Amino acid sequence: MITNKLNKASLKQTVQREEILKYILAGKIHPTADMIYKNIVKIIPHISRTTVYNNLKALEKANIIKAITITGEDETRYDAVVEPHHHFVCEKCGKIYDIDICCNNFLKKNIEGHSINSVYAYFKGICKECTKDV
Amino acid sequence: MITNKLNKASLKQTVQREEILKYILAGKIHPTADMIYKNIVKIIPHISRTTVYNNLKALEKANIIKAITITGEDETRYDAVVEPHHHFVCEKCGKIYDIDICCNNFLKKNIEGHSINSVYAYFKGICKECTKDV
DNA sequence: ATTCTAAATTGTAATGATTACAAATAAATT
DNA sequence: AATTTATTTGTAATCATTACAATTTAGAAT
Repeated sequence: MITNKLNKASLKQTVQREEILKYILAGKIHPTADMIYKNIVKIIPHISRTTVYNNLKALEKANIIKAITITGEDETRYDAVVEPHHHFVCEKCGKIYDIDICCNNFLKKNIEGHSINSVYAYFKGICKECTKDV
Repeated sequence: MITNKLNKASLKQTVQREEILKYILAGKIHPTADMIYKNIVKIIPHISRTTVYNNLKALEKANIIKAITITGEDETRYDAVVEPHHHFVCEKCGKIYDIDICCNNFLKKNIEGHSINSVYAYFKGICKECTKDV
């Protein structure tokens, strides 16, 4: 499956690349480059931060992952779901959830005369889990 | 009007602060900190970059302006319109337009169990003006 | 109008994420 | 197995933003 994605993009298969992609795909946690690095260094101790950044760039370019930037946060996060969808950012725990809403406005190809290529949207608030805590 | 906003937020009125706010309010260009600095240094030659940053922070905290971050860009942009609305980012000229759409999803107080505090949304594409160019 | 105090301004130095670069290594093609 | 080309790696640079401490100023109090 990972092999497939990489082949299709004619990206070479390397342990580093596989682990990076596997990690992003696995947890739905929308990790930062640092989270990815810290996690993979446990498996591949000699991996370089630069490799992580290089691969994130390459995977993004190949449309295998997507970058997400959140106002107020200073690290880019990465999403393995490239199909259009939205996010919910918890202001308490920092977790990012995928949100599946289909908004009419986001199917438009045009808005106020401008030609739309892509849509970015997210909510901020307190998540389900954190609401529980008293 | 600017005086009003500053008073209401009990922020002191300084030439620097006035110019910064005036600049953001004026053009609807959603400037970066650097754009603000470069413009105001023409009027107040001894202004410091730090002052620009300090004021952006203060004005944002007072809810007089809003920060916008766009995936793929590395500088924060600032908006004088704090009422909820969306944006259109032109991938050719870089301009950011205000978009007035009211989406049902964005009036919700809750989504998939999470409690919503705020909404961020923008489109990317080619703007009206740039579409003209052959 | 002068004094006072907290807030604002300033310059410099630090921070921290990301990128540039060049040498070494490894994947995939022949 | 040899070759080619992408990938990995470490180090150093970049660039936006922030920390900090000294100086100055706005606006309140006198």
